[in-house]
Amino acid sequence: MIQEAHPALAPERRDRIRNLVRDGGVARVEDLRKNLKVSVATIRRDLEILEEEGKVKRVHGGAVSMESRLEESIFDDKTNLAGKQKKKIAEDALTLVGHEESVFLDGGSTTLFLARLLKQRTDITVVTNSVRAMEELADSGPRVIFTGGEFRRISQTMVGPLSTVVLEQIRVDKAFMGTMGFCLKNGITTTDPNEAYVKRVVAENAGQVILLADATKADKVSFARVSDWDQVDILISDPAIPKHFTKTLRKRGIKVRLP
Amino acid sequence: MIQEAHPALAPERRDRIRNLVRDGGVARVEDLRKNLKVSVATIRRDLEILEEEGKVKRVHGGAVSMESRLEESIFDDKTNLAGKQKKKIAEDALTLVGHEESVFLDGGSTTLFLARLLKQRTDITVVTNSVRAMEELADSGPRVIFTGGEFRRISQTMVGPLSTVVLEQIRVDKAFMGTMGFCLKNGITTTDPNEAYVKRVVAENAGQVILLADATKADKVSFARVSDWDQVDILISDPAIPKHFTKTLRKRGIKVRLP
DNA sequence: TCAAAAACGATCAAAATCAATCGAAATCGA
DNA sequence: TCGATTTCGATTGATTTTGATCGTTTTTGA
Repeated sequence: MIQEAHPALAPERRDRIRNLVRDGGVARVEDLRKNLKVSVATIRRDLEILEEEGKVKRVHGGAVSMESRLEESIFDDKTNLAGKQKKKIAEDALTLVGHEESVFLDGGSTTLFLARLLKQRTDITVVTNSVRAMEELADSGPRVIFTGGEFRRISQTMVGPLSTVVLEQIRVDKAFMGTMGFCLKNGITTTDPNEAYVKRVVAENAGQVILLADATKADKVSFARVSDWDQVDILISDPAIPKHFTKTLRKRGIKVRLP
Repeated sequence: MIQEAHPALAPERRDRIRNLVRDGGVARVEDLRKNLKVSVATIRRDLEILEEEGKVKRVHGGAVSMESRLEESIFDDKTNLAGKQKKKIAEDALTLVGHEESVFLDGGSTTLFLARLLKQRTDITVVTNSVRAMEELADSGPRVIFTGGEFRRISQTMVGPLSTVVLEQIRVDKAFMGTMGFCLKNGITTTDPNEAYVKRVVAENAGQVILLADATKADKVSFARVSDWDQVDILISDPAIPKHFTKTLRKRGIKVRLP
């Protein structure tokens, strides 16, 4: 890190603003000012530039990120709460990633938050079939292995037989999986059979399977069955999930973490 | 402070500046001055030279690295360099893509232009190992198959044995390839052996190999050999390439197009 | 709807940085 | 060694960036 005696260079400062806006989804001018210790005029000028570059969108009082592809959920305040919780889940998941480990990142928004956090780590290997996670890690960070395969636009992931060809060649220490729904009776389910199949292959080749799913997914059942609970080693969810989930799952030997 | 017996030679000093800028992503003139113990005028002159060489980008107060991933500009600036000609080449290449065909898109800026144009086509299948091309086609457009493999950050492509595992399973009608250099004697060359290997595998599994390379690549020889000219079916370049290229290549049965 | 509060944009002056110029010092070739 | 050439550092006037001020616009809450 360069000495802070001198103020940050303009592009450096704009980059920090860009990150702050993106990480929070939104940011207020006043907060940015306090954070960067420059005047509001400068913040406004920077936001103007970033807006021209298409990185952020200015709004009264601050700016909204145009880069976070999770922006839909940020505007929608019902899911905004879930967004905060997803972030917490991702932060907790990060603590499980050990030194020099290899991890798999599934598609989905929760794992995308985790991808963002993993950007700081250069000692690990990330395997993923999610294009968004790939994009997140494209500039810097860990070693990345991408599964390839046929591109499924709706989920922005790689699926199909070609992706399993790659997956069968590798083994990861931990697999972080998202899901559309989970319940005690049907286990883990998702919308697309192709995706479910990929998830199963991953689970088979992973040391530990860690399910990341906020409370909104609880008791939801989707079309394609992924696996039963005995495949799952750890569930990271949030305190809002029904008590009997925690109880029953722990009884079945699954660690449940509720950050 | 005592002057060292041997003050750093100019190219040596510029190399240190280049490294400092790259390591920090950015560097301010004042810090560089303190670090190298020369006047700011010298620093500025050096930065001017480094900017001409494309190593750094000067900004008010210092410089930003063009070599680090802090700025995406590595790639984006390259696209602007001979941008117009690359666009023309890509437009010409587009006319070669027939109905319901499958094509391979290589990494590199010229093929990225082509990816942009292929976004309109929904009747084709695009196979690629370029993350940038993938991103371009992520929202809409043709069916996309991605090779997967190990991610090579500097070129933003997938390379290595894992990517060939996928490539061996498929066959494309036309492969659009970029290159770092080509010359009559050594054929096609590029910087990285891993990439060269992927290109070779693609060429073997393609109906036609179409090389996209503007005149700046002519007579350039890089480290890793990709293939000889007999692998190439069509070269799309620009009118600025030396006449003897066109003549010789046509004599050897290669179609040369100069849009 | 209206008024207070917050945020905004425009403007200007101060500070930092830059480019141009010139002379000194080092280096090179004969 | 000597003169030519290049490199370097200092000075000065020009440019850019920044922060403060002030009138205007937008938001908030009654």
